[in-house]
Amino acid sequence: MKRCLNLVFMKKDIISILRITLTSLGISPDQHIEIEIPREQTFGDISTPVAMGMAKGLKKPPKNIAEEIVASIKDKTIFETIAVAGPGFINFTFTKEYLYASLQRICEQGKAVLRENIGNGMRVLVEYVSANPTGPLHIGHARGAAVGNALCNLLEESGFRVEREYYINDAGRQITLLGASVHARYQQLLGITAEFPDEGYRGQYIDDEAAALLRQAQEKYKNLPFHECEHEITEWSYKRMLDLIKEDISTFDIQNFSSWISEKKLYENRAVSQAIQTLKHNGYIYEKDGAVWFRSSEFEDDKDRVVIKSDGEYTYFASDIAYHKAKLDRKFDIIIDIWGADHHGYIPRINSVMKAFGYDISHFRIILVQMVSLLKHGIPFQMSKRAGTFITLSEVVNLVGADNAKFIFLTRKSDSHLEFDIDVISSQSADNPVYYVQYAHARINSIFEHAHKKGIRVHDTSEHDLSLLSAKEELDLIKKLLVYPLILEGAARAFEPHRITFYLQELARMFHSYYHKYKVITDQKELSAARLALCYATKIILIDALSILGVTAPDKM
RNA sequence: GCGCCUGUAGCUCAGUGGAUUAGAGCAUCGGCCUCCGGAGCCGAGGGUCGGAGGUUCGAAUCCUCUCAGGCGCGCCA
Repeated sequence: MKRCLNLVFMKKDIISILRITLTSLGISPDQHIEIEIPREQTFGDISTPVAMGMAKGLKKPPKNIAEEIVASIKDKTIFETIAVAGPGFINFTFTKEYLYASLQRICEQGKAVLRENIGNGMRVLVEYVSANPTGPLHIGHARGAAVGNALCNLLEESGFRVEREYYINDAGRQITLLGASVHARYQQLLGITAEFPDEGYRGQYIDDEAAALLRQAQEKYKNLPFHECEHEITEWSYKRMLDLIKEDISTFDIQNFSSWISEKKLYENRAVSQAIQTLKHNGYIYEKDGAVWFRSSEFEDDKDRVVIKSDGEYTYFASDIAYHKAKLDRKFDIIIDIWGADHHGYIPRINSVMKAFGYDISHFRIILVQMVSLLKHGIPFQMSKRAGTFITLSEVVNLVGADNAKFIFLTRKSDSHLEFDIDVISSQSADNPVYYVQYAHARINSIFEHAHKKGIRVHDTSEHDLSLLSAKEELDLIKKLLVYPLILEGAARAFEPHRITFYLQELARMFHSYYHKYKVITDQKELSAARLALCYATKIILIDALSILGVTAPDKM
């Protein structure tokens, strides 16, 4: 095809054309140009509201501006039509030649052409999961893990430098309770009537730990009151819990964390006392009723919060202040906390902490992951960690599979409630959208095998005549592929990986439908080769998107 | 009582920086296997977008009120 400008890939091409046009109209080339995917096909393949954004500044009706822009576009080689619509949108459709050229680019360059570098090397810290090391991860943590992992992958692929962090609450009462629970069960195993702590952990795993302790330590702690062996048993138990958590994470098959931050270390390094000193220095700390308070009501909170209790002990909040200060000190460009929604009441005080340290809060984002309501046989199943009635992450993986669970978790936006029915999801049926998507990939693979047997080569698109792809379904499929980078970009900017999941289902649907209507491999070699190229590009994007979600793309199913 | 989240088709959920007839999957009903994988495809029915006001040329989308569900409101972690 004739090229009047240096074609790159869809969005960049359009922006560059629009920029040239705006400059020719004497409008600053800095003008932000937004490109969007129209809701309806009749609005074109792609559209821009840029004229509407400029209306105020230029004091002209957006529709007129849009018309001026359209009239001034010199390079129309890639557009079949350009139209002004509605209040001032400019809608474009692409020429077939442009679609073929883009398809070829995907086949030849793959990933390289699908990425928008929006991060530009900025450093992002994402903290997620951070479950207390007092038991195995459960299904709620699994959702946080899936979302956090996918978000990190997405940001990495969008040009950010990402640190994945897990904050370990290894100090304080919960950990002591873990130790006390194990201690009590251990004594009971030795036939001693030991009182079980009121708020202790009652799960089966505690019994297992006690048995393990007995095997390892024999009768070393027999009849010893807890306070005499508290440190040893607690330390031993919590370390094993942490190992268990790490094992769960690896079972779930997500990226490992790049850093594990220990709450206890924050105390040992005096980071907690220093952080409070800093706040005191800034005038946000005062004493009242024998306790030490943080003046969070100066900022976003409705009341001040205690950091040191009247008995001299730090509160949990104190170490969280130190932890967030440590995050700030490490100089990230963006800091993201992913929390279970049950902690949402905590947001104002942490925001207040960030502000008190002088941080621009617009670079800090707390993402809430809503509760998972678990159903078994269609009946709600109440989980309680203390009572020991909960479904663990590893059970979920055994029952439904890691890919399946991750995909389900990512088919909802993170702050909407999620119903997770073990029976429905473990059935290998169309209830599980992940199979639908993976099936498209496996199917393409099997087409390739078939082609291979027939001696048709798949990848060398440059040799083929892609213009043989003239069916509407083929052109639509190419357009769907073209739009993928925009989906990624939108998902990354909004921190919403679930958008990729929806795109994938749509793409898979288009592919399955196409597959049924047209035969890829026929007696016409050239046509077959062109269709194989289309399959190949589809496969590239399926794999790419699935891998960002942390889901595998099996060749066979 | 206060705060946050949610309320869209029978069910589970997208869509919420305002563009015309509101989308998908499941379920229901009806079709498609001499043919590259039927975990698939094609088609049909099904919604006053919880309710009421308001802003607007135009609202599922923005504002106010209201109802329902969930979760939080400790010198617990």
